[in-house]
Parts: sequence; C-alpha cells; structure tokens
Amino acid sequence: MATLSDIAREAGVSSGVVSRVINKDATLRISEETRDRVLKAIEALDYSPNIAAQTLRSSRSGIIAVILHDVTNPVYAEMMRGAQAAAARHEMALLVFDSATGEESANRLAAMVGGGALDALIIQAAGEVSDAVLARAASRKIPTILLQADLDIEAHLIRLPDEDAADLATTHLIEHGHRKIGCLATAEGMLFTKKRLAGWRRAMKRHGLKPDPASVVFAASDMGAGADAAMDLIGAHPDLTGLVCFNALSAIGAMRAIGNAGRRVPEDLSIVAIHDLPFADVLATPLTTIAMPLHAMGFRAIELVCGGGLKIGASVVDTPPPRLVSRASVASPRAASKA
Amino acid sequence: MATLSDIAREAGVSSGVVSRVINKDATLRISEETRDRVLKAIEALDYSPNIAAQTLRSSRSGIIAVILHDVTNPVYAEMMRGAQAAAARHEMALLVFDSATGEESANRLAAMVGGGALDALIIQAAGEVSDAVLARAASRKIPTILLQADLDIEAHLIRLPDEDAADLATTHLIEHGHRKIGCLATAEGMLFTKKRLAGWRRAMKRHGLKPDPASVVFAASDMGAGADAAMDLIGAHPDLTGLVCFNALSAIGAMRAIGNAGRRVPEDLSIVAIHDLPFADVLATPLTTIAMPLHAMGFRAIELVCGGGLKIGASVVDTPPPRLVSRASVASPRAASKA
DNA sequence: CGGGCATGGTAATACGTTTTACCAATTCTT
DNA sequence: AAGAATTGGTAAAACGTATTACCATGCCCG
Repeated sequence: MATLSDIAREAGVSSGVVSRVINKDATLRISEETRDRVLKAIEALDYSPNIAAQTLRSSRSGIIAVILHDVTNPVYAEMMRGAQAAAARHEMALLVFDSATGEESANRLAAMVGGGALDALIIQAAGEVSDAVLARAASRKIPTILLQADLDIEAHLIRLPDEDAADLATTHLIEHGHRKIGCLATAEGMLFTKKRLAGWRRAMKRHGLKPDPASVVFAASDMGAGADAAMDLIGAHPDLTGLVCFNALSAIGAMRAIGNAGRRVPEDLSIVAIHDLPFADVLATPLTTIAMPLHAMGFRAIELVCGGGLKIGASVVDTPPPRLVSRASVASPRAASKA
Repeated sequence: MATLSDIAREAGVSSGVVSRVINKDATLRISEETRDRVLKAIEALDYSPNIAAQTLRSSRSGIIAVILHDVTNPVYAEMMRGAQAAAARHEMALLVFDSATGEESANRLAAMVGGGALDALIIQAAGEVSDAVLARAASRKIPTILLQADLDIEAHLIRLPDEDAADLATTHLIEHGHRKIGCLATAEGMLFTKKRLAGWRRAMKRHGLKPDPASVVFAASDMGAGADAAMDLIGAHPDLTGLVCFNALSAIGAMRAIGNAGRRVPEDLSIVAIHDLPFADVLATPLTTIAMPLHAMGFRAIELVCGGGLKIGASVVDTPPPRLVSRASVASPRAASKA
C-alpha cells in the first residue's frame, strides 16, 4: 500500500535514499538522523516493498516451484519438509504443483516458467512435466533440479542411494535365508527403478544367487497398483519367499492383497519395502523398510539452488546412505516349512 | 526473454496492439492479417508475458498462500489435493508454508503479504500465524480464509462438520452398547476441539448418558502425543470402554500405547477416530473412522476466493456431512466381559 | 583564497505490462 | 462533395523498485 515515494515524502528525502537504506547500500553516505527519519517512516507506515516491482527490476522472484507427482504420498511429504526447511533458511518460498491435477495446472506452470516468475524448478515428477516447460526453463536459464530422474536435459541431479537401498533390502532377506527373492518394482523406465533393480541383482549375485527377471513386476506407487501387481507376481511365482517392494505404499497394498489371498506375511512371504513410513510399525504386520534420506534430498535440492550462485548446468549431488529399519515383515523361510 | 516490444517490432505494430491481441480486448479493431502477424511472432519468439510486470500492473499475482501446520500430516495432504484441484481450475498457483518451519519462513510470508505478492491467504494453522501477518493481510485487503478456526479477525470461514462428526462417532459407540465413553481430544481452545466436544456431549445426552468432563484429555495431533494422552486417560479412568479420538494420527498412537499396556482394541477398548486415512484398514487393528470432507474443504476454500469476486469480509461456508467408515476398532463392550 | 575532496544526498532511467485517450485514413451518407 | 462514422491502429502514462551518474555545499590545505 505505502510505496517508496510515500516513505520518501514522509521522511523528506528522495526515494532513492529510502531504497538504499532498506537495502543497506554501503556506498550510501547518510547522516544518522536522516537514516532514523527514514526508518521511522517505514515503521510508521508499515512499509513493505512491493514484491512484483522488485521481481521486475531484479529478475529474481524468490519463488521456487516444486513439481510433485502426488501431494498425498507420505514419501514426498517428507521430502517437502526438507525443502521447506532449506527454503526458509534462504527466505525463499515454495510453489507446489501436483502434476496429477491436470491440464490447467500445467498451463499455469508453463506461464510462470515463461514469465520469469520462478527462480528454480525442482522436479520430482519427471516424465509428467511437458517438454514445453522443460524447454522454456532451459531457454530462460532457470536452474532445474531433477530428483532421482534421468531426463535427457541439462539439469542438476539429486541422487538417492537407490542401488544401495535395494541391495540392503535384498541382502537382509538373503541373510534371513531366502533364496527366491522377487521385486515389486516401480514404473519401468524410471531411473530409480533401474538403479534399484541393479541393486537387487548385485546383492543376489554377490551371494551366488540368480536374479530371475521373471520375478520382477512393475507397478505404480500406490496401494491399489501394488495389490494387483503382487497378486500377479505370487500367482506366477508361488515359490518366491522374499519380496523387495520399491515403494512403501505399494508394499502396503501388496500385504493386504496377500493377506486376502490367504497367505501370511512374514510366514509365507517376507517383505521389505524401500522408503520408511511414520506408521510402518503400527501396520497389521509392522513393515521392515529401508529408510531413504528424503529429507536430505529435499533440503539439498534447495541448497543447491540457493547456496552458491548455481546457474544452469549439470551437476550431481548425492545424499546419505540408506538405513535398514527392521520390523516384523521379514522372517526366515523355514518358518514357512514349520507352519 | 522476449518482450512485448520484441513481438511488436517483429510484427510491425505497436506493443499496445500485441497486448490487446493477447488479452483478447474486444474493443480492439484489427485486420485479420495483422492479427496473424502478431500471433505468428508470438509463436516464433516463444513469447510469454512477464508475470512480475503483469502483477505490478494489475495488482494480481495469481498466487494463493496456504499455511499448514505440518505438511507431513496426511489429513492436510487430502485438503491440499482439493485446493490444488480448485486452484488449477482458476489457473492459480499455490504457495505452501509450513508454519512449523520457523522464523525465516514467517518473515518471508510477512514480506509477501506486505508486498502484494499474494491474492489470498488460506490458513489452516490458525494460532501459528503471527498477528503482524494477519494485520497486514487485513490492511492490504487480502482475502483471508480460516479453516475450522475462530481467530478474532475479519475473515471467511470454512467449516467442517465437527460437531456432527463427534456425534456420529459417539453414537456409533453407544449403539454398540458402550456407556462410558471418553475423548482423546485435540488442542484445547481450538474451535474444532470445542465443537467436537459439543458433539460428543450432545450424543451422550440424547441417549440419556452423562458426558463426564473428567474423561476428556487433550493432546496434539501426532502419534506420540496421542499415545501419552491415551495412557493418562485410561490410567485415570479404567472403566472407559469407548474412546472418541479427535485425530486419526493420535488414535494410532493411542492404539499402539494401549496395546503395549496389555489392553486390546476393540475387546477392552473400542475406538473411533475423526478423519479417515488411506491406510486405516491395513493397521494392526483396522480403525473405524469418521471421514471428513477434507477435499471439499480445500476445494471450497479456493473456490471462495476465486469464483466470484470475493473481497475481504466474513462469510461462512459449510462442507458436506461426515461419513462413518466402520472397521474393526469398535466392538460391543460385552466382548470384554466375555473375555 | 582557490582547488580538491569529503559529506549527504538527488534525479533519471529501466524493468515489461496494460489501458486510456487519441488520431489518420478510408468509407458511408445525403 | 462535405461531414460523419468506421477501420485500424498509435502514443503515453502508470504500476513500484533499484541503481547509476551526478551535484551542491562545506571544509581543509596549501
């Protein structure tokens, strides 16, 4: 409401001075009393700089967009927390787009990217962001961060320890005596799906086991898809005693479907899921998980953009190692023979 | 990158024309060929209007801020989905602030409110937004929507059927034969806590039962707080056979604590929680809940701001009725005597 | 006492849109 | 054929900030 000129008039100076006082311009020579008058006027009129004008002038909006596949997924919520924390440190604000929300949402995003309203783009929902948006971001030189993805564009990458996580999960099962271990994987083609598959293969081979490609099934990261895919898999491969689920939500769906089909976890089938959940230990069968550094991923994504003058380009940053959280969904396969 | 003047030069017209073409100004009389030239130029240069300039000119940013208490809480995630859907319809973007993130985050919010960067304010985390921000929003005439709150400011209110929800929960327990029913309530002083308490009292009295104030305990809306509060309550009132939990997360915490204490749900204690959860049926004891219209709440909040020229002021809008989702956490108290 | 240099500022411009007021040329009307 | 009306635009101002270049005065120094 009050503008720079209002303050200037009130304080009896020119608006340039006010601006320079606010921005602590070291080259400004000013008497203490004048400065005080300016400060008083700012206080008195509850002045606050117009953000749009600042953005127009400086080409910096202080806004970073985060594009999520599904706001509702607790896995991404954890990442958002990390991003929020880092954004707060740099006095940045986070704009959240849910890529599942539809066309209009995508239009708005494209307009903002094109219109210079965004200082950076954090993309979790790779593959659901249109090429038009990506191309604009590139031509506008907007730093773009890809979360666990592999789009063929010039962007920074934040990596999660996907291969290690799957290795850890598989190894945990092997150490419990399992030999036939399948994967309830995430969408085929995604980088992290491939990496987790590689981790599974690596662990199997290291222990002298054969990773059978037929015991891998792909599914979306929600409960329903997990349930369906799990039924397909155990229907086709009843000899499986261990299952690595690449997503916690699909693991839950799988457990429910398996239970409905009359098989028990962990007696008939041991499960370990990638991604921990706050409520994992209060499930019907408390779920053994591999906790991933999601908070760190969100945090580092923002830090990468804000800390240090990151420009467009391609760098890769890693996150801390995964951590096994052992609960009740894994047992020795001998428990099955006993039962 | 390309500006209006770039397009104008390219098309051989003045920039005013370009603007009026883009905005479909009906008062503009222009030949088809000229219009085509303009359109072609826009296409060729991949022009997109500068958002900051538009905002500065029009005082409309197309951004709505949503202030949440905890991004991680699945209850609010559902609300965000509704808000996203409505925002997309109006080509609006949503800025998310996590009020738990700290001081700097609050500073940034204050700056944006003061700087005219926000077209509206949706506040879920009432009580955690500083008076300074609220006052600025009011003086800047920024429409403010309070979600289930009762701050003493001029704002619009979206109401959830809180009283009915608690009534429904309590009635469900009474119909199963329970007579001693307590409440694991949310933070004392919040409007929705009071309303739910009123719903509980109403249901008890309607059935000729005495709502005992001593059988109410207040707790924060997370698992840990729920666990502690539940232990206090059943320690002090071992005769309780039914419990209405005002928050699903605290209900889960309560169930876990109760189980650890050697009592069983529902055999020893029946529980119904307000707010449904996507994974409620896959918990150790599938949780009977009262599903609240959270999606509708988020959706209507945005619609209230965008649909129709809502200005500052105070209106109240209601949401659809609550719905009982019956699962396994409620049984007849006779099951206890039998056991 | 005159030149130089600190001190304490000012004035102007650009950022990119939108919108209002205006205007030249052509066509219609009578 | 002259005035009115239409067609197809143009020009300029305003939104609020940040920054660069400049400038008046007073004082010191020689």
